[in-house]
Amino acid sequence: MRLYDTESRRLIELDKKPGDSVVGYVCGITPYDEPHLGHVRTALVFDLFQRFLQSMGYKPVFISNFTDVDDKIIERSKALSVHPLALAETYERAYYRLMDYLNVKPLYIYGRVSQVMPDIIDAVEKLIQRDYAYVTPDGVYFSVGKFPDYGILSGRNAEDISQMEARIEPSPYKQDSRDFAIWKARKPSDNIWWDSPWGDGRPGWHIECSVISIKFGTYPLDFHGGGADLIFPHHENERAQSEALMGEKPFAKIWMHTGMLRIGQEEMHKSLGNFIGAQEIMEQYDPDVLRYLLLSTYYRDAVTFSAESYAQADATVKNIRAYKERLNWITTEGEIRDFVVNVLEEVKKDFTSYLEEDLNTAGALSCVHRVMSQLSTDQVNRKEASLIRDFLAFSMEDIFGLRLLPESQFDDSLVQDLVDLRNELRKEKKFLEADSVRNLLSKHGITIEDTKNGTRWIKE
RNA sequence: GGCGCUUUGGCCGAGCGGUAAGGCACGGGACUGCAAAUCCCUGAAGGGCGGUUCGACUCCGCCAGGCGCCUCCA
Repeated sequence: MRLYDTESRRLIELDKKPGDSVVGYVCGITPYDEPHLGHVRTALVFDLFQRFLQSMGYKPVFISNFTDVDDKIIERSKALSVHPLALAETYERAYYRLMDYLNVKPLYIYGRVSQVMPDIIDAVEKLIQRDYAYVTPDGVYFSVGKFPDYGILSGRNAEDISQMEARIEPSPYKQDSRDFAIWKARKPSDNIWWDSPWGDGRPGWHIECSVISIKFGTYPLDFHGGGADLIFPHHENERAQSEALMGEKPFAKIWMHTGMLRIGQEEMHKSLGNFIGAQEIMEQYDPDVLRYLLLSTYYRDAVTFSAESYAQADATVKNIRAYKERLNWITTEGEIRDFVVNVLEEVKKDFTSYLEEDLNTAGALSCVHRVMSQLSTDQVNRKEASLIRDFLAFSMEDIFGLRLLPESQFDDSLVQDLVDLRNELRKEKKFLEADSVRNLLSKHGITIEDTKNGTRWIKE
């Protein structure tokens, strides 16, 4: 399969055979607050990638991290009077809960800064020894000028970067404004620190990802991923450090970046602006619908989340679920016909080809709809329906990660009683009453279909 | 100011150098007590101006609009 590489700006063949492992690192979150929809988008993209690799016979080894030592965590933990690592753990758990809700498969390993401190100190030490970093009173800095390739990932040259206005506190000890901290000396206000050869302190932001990916992954990585907002400076710095540390390139064969999530004009959240957090997601949004919506756009493009886009995805997902339910009604007997086999084979081939070409999820989804329109439920027999169910299980459930389970919690026998009651009323021509039963069921997510062979119902 | 992306039907959203998937919504028909759902059918599209080409939505350039990033950020 081919994947777009941010650094070379072209598609690169993932040079793997079935059975090979594919080792990748995906930058995770800083757990200082609850995770939000933007995190979800990235997580879903890499979840689909992992699922797809698995289905193709590769062995995905995906690594991610929690930045549990960080300025924001320190700040927030002081405000809340809790231990910074306890705060991080709280939101780390919130992240797992959200991923579970969204049916995201766990990754191979999640690293944490606090757990790899000796490795980080070792890495900093090596960078100093190799003259890529220097010690100052307020920390250890990476010397960007010593790394000639600096900037090629994000497409920035030295002048561009020098002209940037630093948002972080400038340090008088920096030799070059582009240099960045790989170790920060302890400040009096810090509530967490570690011993090091350069005094008490803690790691800079970027070093953790280099260390965790090298420790738990391979060098080079088959791919390195994350949100597009991390390209600069995070990934640029990570790349420089890692290649300086290992003395060879590349750090990652392919850099994959997910586009940002936009919240549409419709203000879905009043007080906090456009922030849609985990709690709200789990209370208000269906995981299947979110998956469909966020995976129906090319992963590198920005995706807009709005009431309308959600409603469209919701309608589509309901149709897919209903189609799947209807397959179960089919009683027509018969042998499997060639045209059904042909449609399914062709569609399955296309589905895979789309995903193999830089995860074209929109194209892949069109294959599923082609099945639904070309093999409508009143035209196939029971054996054929079973083949179609297999395709849906493979495409929508295994790869896209939808559960396709009915939402309605209504008890089946109660539904049947109400359906029977309605049919009695219809026979007696008490249509108003019959309609009110139908409306009641509809309110609870039960759709009734009156057919020549009697009344059927499905849960949505 | 710098780097980059983007502009497809009412909306969402793909592929493709030879006149454009799929979805949602809409319309028509069948069915129905009426509906709903289903099934069948249908209409409708590549910002503007140039260039390359036998031919461009697809490549190149310019212009206009939109968006992202520029050391907090998935």
